[in-house]
Amino acid sequence: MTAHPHDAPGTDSLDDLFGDAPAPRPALGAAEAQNGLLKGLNPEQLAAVTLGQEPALILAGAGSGKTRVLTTRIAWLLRQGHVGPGGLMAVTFTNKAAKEMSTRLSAMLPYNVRGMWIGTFHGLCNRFLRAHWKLAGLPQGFQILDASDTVSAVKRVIKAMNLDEERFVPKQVSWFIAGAKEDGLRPKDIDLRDEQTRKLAEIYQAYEDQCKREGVVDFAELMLRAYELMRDNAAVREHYQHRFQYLLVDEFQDTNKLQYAWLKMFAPPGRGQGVFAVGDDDQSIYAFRGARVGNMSDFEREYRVRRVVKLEQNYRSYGHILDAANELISRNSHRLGKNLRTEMGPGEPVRVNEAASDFNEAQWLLEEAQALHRQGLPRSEIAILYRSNAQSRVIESALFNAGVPYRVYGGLRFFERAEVKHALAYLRLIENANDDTSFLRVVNFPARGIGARTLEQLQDAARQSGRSLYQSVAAVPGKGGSNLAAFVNLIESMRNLTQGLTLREIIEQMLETSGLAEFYRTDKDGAERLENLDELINAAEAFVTQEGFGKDAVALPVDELGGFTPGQIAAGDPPAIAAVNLTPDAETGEIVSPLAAFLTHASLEAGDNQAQAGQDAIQLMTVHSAKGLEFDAVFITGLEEGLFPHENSLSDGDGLEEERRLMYVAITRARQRLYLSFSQTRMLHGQTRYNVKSRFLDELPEASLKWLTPRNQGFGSGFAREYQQAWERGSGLKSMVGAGRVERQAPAWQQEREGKDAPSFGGAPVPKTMKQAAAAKVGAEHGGLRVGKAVFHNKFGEGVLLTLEGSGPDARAQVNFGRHGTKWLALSVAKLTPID
DNA sequence: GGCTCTTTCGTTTTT
DNA sequence: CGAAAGAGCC
Repeated sequence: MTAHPHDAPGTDSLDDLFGDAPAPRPALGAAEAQNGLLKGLNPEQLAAVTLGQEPALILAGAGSGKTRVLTTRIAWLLRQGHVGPGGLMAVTFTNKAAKEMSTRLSAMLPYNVRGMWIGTFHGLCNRFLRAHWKLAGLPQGFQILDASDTVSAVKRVIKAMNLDEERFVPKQVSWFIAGAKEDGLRPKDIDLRDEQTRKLAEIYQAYEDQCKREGVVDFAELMLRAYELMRDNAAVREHYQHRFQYLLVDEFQDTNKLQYAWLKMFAPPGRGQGVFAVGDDDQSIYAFRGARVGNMSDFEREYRVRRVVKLEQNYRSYGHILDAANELISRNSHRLGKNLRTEMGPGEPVRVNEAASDFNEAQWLLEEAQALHRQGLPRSEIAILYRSNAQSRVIESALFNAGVPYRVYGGLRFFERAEVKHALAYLRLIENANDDTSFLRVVNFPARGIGARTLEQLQDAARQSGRSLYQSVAAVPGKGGSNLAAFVNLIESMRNLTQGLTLREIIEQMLETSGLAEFYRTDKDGAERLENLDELINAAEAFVTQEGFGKDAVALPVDELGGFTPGQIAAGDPPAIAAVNLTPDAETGEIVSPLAAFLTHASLEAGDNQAQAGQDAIQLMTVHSAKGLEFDAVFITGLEEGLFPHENSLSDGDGLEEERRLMYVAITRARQRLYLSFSQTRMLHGQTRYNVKSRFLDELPEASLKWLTPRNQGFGSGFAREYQQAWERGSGLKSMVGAGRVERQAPAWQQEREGKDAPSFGGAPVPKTMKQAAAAKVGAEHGGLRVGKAVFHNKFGEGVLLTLEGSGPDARAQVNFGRHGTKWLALSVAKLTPID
């Protein structure tokens, strides 16, 4: 057993942690605290904020002031002296939420909140593991793999094991491994129910060995390692359980099994800590990723929660919008039960629009958004939401062609860009040359004559000796070997040249020595990449300033930090604080170089996907990424069966309920104005699909809706029919096929709104093959039935005819019945009535 | 070793 | 349809 302190310090010495804070614990009178902090809270918020040291579940509806409650509670606890800043932990999911909390707290407290345990699950686990790297069995400077690093690491394992990549798809295998870890399972714990799983467990084991050899951990590993150390080391466990008297968890509905287990290690039920779990079961949209809404009810039961506080007062949206949200979500079962209310009045009705095609829908979005902007709404207050990323394309092209600034969220993020990853790989090799992932990324970039054959030899050698690629270079003979040796020399000289430099200088030096800068300077489209590399330097500079790695950084007294002495933490002597820019971590006293700290930062925080920042632009994003945001005007697009709710989610009831929650999240993003739109036809995977409007539209209260297009116009009656007729006549077909789309006169209702000459565009359902064309022709022979036509079936209801095949008694039709799915029907038996 | 042709695949994804 | 990754060619 390692010598480990469990004489956890009292709250007093923890307060000393904040040596730079003027008054660690001001004794405020209740009245003053009331005025300063609690003013303006509604009764439920106040109740939540001022709860005692007990387990509590806060059901925080959308727009109910959740973040305010969380931060105010922290400030209140500190100012009341219920706990010191070191005795409290607040966990979130996103860096953004953590940052937001810290910023707001700084404004409420007289301390520097840096050093407090406020952060993401992964960020806090990282901090914990950096402090206890030795006990956790990690190398001191362990690096963190992001999602794509993880996949390529897994891929290497699969290759090394000589397994078929068709059968073991790297991405899926890495999913399997992450899933196992998130269930708290190591390879030996995997249930080997079949041959495939047995093999997967083997890959998992080999992957683990590889990570260990390279000194890297993936995201899931951060959580699992931290959990295991708490579970297996009584001294550590005792210390932290004693230390953290109050724990606050944000977005509790999104926690997975491991995160909940992790939390229970820090604050087991019955130990009397104040665990404050905030969440909204109706906004649980990450079950597909392992989130367990059930953790909320488990928490309530296991912690014998007596106080469930519901925050139902909504400060964001007008009445019609909330009515729509409430009515929709009421259709879900197993809810914890919550109804949003507002005092803002009914506001405007929810507008509903039906379009003939996805192209048309985009055109309508563009015009409506422009109208809003002309009325004085900033573009950044207009959000266009969609279920899946592929839907953004048509919308983007409409906006782009009209010259309207827009910003798409969810693309490549800063630290994920290829050139930035290359630069980071060099930096990582300076820190840890055994990081094979980074080695392979840049060993031949820029090109230095090291090809696949050479690398194969190198990897064989490394595998045989159980060493890293870097260490195995000498084993490769010939020209490849000498090129490899040159690369090693390059890295070594880089390490020497950057000794004692500031972070900025290190990066600049690396860019030149590695040849990266030169490569992009001569590359024909390297200009943008060079800019990003400059941006990397800026990011590093900002990081240095923010995290206090500046030249004036002063070493804090380490022996009082969190009750661990440096010697005890590391079970060895920490490096001396010699060079400028070497600052011990405020919490652990561990000496970190700014470079190492920056690399960790880069792994844990992928950065924004910066589009033209600063420009007032319309916001485009998936519904998932809209969670937590709000806008004056929101468009929810593509409300069609199969798209939203998505067809892949329809196989089970839980899937549908998650889709409904997703719709609920989408609706509750809107403050003043909400638009819902759907289209009769849509281009997907290069094929035109005829869709039925989403069932979610039928689940909204009629009284809150205003149809911009005639209600229930009937599918297949608009554009699709017109095109079909034109095609059958053979008129105008050539131009339609040539352009891939058709121009036509707008339907009557649209002319009424937009003027007589309004043109209308639609994606044409161009038959792709002769076979399809023939089938469509056959279809024309069946009394009144045509592809694209709306039909009615006694059992399945309204649907859209997709295909007609055969003739006479063999004639059959494929019909999309929306919620009943797509069916093949024999026309001699099934009775299909065309609807007009 | 780098370029071009071909094949494959397409829901959402906070870290 | 269109991106991205892999295979194959010079």
